[in-house]
Amino acid sequence: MDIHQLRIFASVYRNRSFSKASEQLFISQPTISEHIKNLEKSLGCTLFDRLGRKIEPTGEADLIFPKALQLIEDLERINDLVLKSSQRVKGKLYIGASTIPGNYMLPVLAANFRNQYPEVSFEIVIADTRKITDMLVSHEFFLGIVGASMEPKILNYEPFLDDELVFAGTPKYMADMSNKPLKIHQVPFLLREEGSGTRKTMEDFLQKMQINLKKMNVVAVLGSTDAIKHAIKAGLGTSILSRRAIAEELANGSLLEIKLGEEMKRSFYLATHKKRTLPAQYKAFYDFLLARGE
Amino acid sequence: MDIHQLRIFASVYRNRSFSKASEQLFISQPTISEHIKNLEKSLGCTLFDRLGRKIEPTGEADLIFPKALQLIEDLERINDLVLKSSQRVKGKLYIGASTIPGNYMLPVLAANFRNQYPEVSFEIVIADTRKITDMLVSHEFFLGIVGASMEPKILNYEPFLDDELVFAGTPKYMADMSNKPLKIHQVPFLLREEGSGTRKTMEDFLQKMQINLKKMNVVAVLGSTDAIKHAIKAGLGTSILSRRAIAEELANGSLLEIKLGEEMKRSFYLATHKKRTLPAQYKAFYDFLLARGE
DNA sequence: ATTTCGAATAGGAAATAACTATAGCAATCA
DNA sequence: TGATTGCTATAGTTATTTCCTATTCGAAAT
Repeated sequence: MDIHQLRIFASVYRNRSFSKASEQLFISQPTISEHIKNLEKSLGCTLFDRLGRKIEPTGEADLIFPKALQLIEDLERINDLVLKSSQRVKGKLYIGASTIPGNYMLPVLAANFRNQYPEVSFEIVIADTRKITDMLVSHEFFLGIVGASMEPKILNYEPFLDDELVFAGTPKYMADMSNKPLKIHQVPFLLREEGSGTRKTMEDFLQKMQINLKKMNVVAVLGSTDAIKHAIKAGLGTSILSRRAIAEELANGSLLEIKLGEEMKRSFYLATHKKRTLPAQYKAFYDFLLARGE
Repeated sequence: MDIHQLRIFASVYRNRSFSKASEQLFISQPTISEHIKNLEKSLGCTLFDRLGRKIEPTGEADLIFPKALQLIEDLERINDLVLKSSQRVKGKLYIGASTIPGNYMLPVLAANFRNQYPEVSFEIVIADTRKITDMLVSHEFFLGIVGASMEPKILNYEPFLDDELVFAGTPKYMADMSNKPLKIHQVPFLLREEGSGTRKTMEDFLQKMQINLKKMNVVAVLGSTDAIKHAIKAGLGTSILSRRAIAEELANGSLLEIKLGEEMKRSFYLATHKKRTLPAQYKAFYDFLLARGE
């Protein structure tokens, strides 16, 4: 017994006729006959008494008819369900982000998104780009926001907002250097750990500027942008970090920046696993971020 | 989209594996793959992300799974429904019966049947055999109980209880005849109408006895056994009628019978339309009557 | 008695579902 | 790192099912 048979049964029942049903369903009358015959066989009962020119539904047919209708409708509802589910944006968004996006960009963007879709909630895990990338690869997140593309084979990267790194320190260090030839090799310098997107961008930049990282005066390697920032403010040294992280300090003059030739621009990326289908709320947030990012 | 696809989907979802599903359903793995592919196409969404060695259901799959289960179960319930409906004996029994069975046999049998199946109710229409037969042919009844078989082509007759006709009258008429040669031609005689099963049986019997009906002293043609009985008791004449109809009168001596050579036996028949399927309560009553009748 | 109407049957064509064999791909092992 | 394993996808066929046309059959209407 399958749905097709029930559809045919329902039409025959309604029309009280095999041939009318066949017109209605655009199927030949013998085909209708055969389907009804098979349905009767599988149910083990007669559904219509064939009375020459007329047919008459049996008690079993009366019994089955409403059930058949319901089943047919329920089956069609499944389609609607899928369609609606892709419209309904709700549920939890579990997102991995590296430091800068996680701390300085996502909070605002998430809040804006929630204004539009109040039924979503966020859980943002902050870790360095390496970690987030690994977690994406092992399907711990559907969506990550990272500072560099590290697994381009299996992950998909979509350029998102730009970020600018600046070379900054307390006025004590900076004042020394601002008018003189760059003494970046002597000034105490703070580094992010390996695996940090900031670190990678910085390395790429220094290489381009032909500055050798190994000859620099590295006084500490710290595990987060915030740690770097606090260390700088505490006078431990200088570093290269996101302008977004120290926007306030630059504004009030507690930290100063020095331009190092060209701008240290980098992109953040929306990273997703190529083989994963994004649930509706992720898809919506992804599209929302892309629209904001451009 | 059809149920078969949903069944396969459900198995894949539960097993989190195409190949395990294929073992469980005794279908080859490529067939599973194809069905899932078609289902995804018809729904317009991915149901499982293929992650190399694993698969992961998407949000849509999570959504559909319970609905699919329910549909599959509902479909199977239809079978049960049909099975149970044939067990559950209830509802109205609309039965056509000729005079004798309708008045003297069915009331008791129906009461007994109702003891067994309290959810049934009866509506018994009494008319002569001809009328009941016509109504069966035109599907006004599922079941009739008649005194003679009249449309053997389209109706099915099952011999039921026997009945005996007796020649009877008030002692006034009977006493005259009991010890002398039969004066049946002279004594006033009451007839049932054409179409009556009693009339037909009687005619057949008289013919066998070589008694010519036309030469008899017919004083009235009456439309029911009860009318005949009352006419006899009122002294209008004699008649041939069912022993069951006058059992009381014969017992208390208010009417007497005279044996006319051999016994005037006849059968009643359970009559059904050959092409009609009997609803459960009719089937049950039919079987009940047959069991009582033998 | 003939025609008409509607379902059943027969026989064959088209569509679908199934299989086997094999390729492809990621995870695991050596 | 390369080989192996475990699982799904694809290709090519075969089997089954569905559906069709033509026709027959049976009951009802003319």
